[in-house]
Amino acid sequence: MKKATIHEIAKALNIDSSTVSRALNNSERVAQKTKEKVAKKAKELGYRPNLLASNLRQNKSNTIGVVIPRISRYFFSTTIAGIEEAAFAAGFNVIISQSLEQLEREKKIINNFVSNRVDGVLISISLETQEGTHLEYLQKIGTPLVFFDRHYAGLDNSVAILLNDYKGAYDATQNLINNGSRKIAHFTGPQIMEIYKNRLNGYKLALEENNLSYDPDLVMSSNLMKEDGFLMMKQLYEKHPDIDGLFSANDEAAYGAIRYLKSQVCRIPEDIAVIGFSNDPLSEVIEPVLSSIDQSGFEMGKIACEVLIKNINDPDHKQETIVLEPKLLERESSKRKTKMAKVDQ
Amino acid sequence: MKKATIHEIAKALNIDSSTVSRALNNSERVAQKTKEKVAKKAKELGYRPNLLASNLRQNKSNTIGVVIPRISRYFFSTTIAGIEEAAFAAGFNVIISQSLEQLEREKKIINNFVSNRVDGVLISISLETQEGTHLEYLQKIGTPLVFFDRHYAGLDNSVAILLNDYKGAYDATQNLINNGSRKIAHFTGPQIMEIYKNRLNGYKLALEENNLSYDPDLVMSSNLMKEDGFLMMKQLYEKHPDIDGLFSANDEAAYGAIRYLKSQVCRIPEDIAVIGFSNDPLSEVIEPVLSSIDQSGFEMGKIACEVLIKNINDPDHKQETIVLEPKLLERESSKRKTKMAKVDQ
DNA sequence: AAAAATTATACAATCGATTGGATATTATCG
DNA sequence: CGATAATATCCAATCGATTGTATAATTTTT
Repeated sequence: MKKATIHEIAKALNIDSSTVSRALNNSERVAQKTKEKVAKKAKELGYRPNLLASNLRQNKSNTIGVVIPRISRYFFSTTIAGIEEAAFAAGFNVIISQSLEQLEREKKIINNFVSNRVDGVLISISLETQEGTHLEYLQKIGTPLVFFDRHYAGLDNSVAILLNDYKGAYDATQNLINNGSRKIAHFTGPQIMEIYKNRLNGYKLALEENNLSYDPDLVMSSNLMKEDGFLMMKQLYEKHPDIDGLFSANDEAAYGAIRYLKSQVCRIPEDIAVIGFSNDPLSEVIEPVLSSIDQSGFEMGKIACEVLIKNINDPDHKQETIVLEPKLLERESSKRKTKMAKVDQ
Repeated sequence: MKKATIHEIAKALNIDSSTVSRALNNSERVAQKTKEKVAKKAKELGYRPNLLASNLRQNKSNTIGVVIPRISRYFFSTTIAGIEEAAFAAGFNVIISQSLEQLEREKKIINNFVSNRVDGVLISISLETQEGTHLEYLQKIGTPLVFFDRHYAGLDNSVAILLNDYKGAYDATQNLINNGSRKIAHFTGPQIMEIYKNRLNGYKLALEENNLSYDPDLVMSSNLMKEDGFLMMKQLYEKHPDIDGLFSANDEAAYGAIRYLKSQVCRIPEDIAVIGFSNDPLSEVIEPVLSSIDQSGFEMGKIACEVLIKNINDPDHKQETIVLEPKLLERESSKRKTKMAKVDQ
């Protein structure tokens, strides 16, 4: 069974296909009676509009392209849920591709998106993206582009929906300090990434404001996987058994660290208070329940998509970067019974 | 800057656009020298093929539509990672939409996919999908369709990639029995879903084969959220404090149950051995580490997509449903030091 | 060098819908 | 009733690529 077209409807009713088209699109240029006839016949023939043809003619695709590093990471999958919600509501389709943290793939994906004439692009860049010709290209051809979470800084007039990582890290560190920690370690990620730089700076600021000295020896960098957290903690703890706080730039590494600490004679939070970042689902399952910084992915995705759609519908619409405020979630891993317990140590 | 077309390349080189098209597609009908000229000029003009036009002409979209209940569920996001991998390798795009467990949305999505002329559809049906006119419609118009994980049974000649839930449940229950459990409870999900029916039946079979009586009072049904697990366990435990094993049809509910049990004076696995289903990431974080049945979402998605692509490329290709074998992961929550510990009770 | 065979390119229709302008039909009014 | 206005429909070009057939250009054969 091949699909019916407007021409077949037209022939069956002995009218012109342009009238059928207008009737289906509810144009004022066609009489009510005709609209009804057309609708009836369309249903009868099982007509389905061919959006390929429509899109070609109108030079748009009603599609938004999304590039993310990896879909199975919880934060990104919630982000996509938010994107989907906004897109669905506005009648847009969503094409999703994963860069898998590879620049080469990211470029291929963008290329493909351009060939498919997506109306706009949402992107959270890969770890390798330190060069942005593919992004500049999008700007040049006038395809609206909105970054979320991870953005490429070397692009003028770019729009991004970001988390205030600086503030989040500051709050996290301050929370440890409020709970009496004084010698606080930090796990950070690859320094080419803005988010990790910002989290490190927030950590530094909190130390500074509390007259605690910054010791580079207490900052460890890695890819922040579970195992990284475990090993970094081991190294740290052996060298500095007197640390009493840890702020990890993500929850996974914090979990690794907790696993190590529990294998030693070390109580959390009494001996070492721990706080993570992201509020991954695992943070509520870890024992003790992990304090963290919530980074609502759903909201971020939704806002990013809404902003993009605004840009698509009105190319002159100039949108400033939006910075979302993080929420501190103090849970067992950092909450000490007596606040400032260690102050009078 | 508007995009160049083959016609502009043609005009610039004073040749016909059909020759340009063939040159770009590396047809034998065009001379090597011409191909080179065309390639050079295309690059010079920043030419990008318009796949909307190409697809319209060729009556295909190079796109696969995917319908899942909810993308932020870990299993489905890994499934999509697998789908993406296979699609990317074969040069297909992937449109993803979430039904959010609503039949109405599912139908809308399918409709949209048809209008966009996707080349094939991958679907894991919603909880509400007990009627399949939209799926029959896909068959009628000849759009290849492959189910994964959750399939609609009322469709003839349908292809599905499934997990052997029956076997997985049997193995899980048998594992509890091997570890000495004799009075085993089961948490099941909505009985309209095949997967939960099958898991329940696998549980029954294992009991039967071990001459343990099946007691409907020990089977509790819910949506298997954390809270459900907690409450179901509470109810069960108050009425039957002598149960010594629990097989939950998913990990989340198992986690809820464990939380309840830990709030009581009840040791896991010594007093009650627990096993879940799905091998969700949280299962490795729970204490004690949760035994589970692995259900490789990535592999399932990849296979489903490969099968679909085969069907797309060769409409006569008749594919049988594929049933993947589950893997038992025995971890702390069900592993007792002395096997058959309770046998001589 | 003419005829035949081969190779390269040009022409024109097509995919299915949209859209500005022209034409036909109906309604309104003097 | 004829002229004008308003409404409804039709015509034809268009979006950008693909593709079967026809023609032109080149090479091979005799």
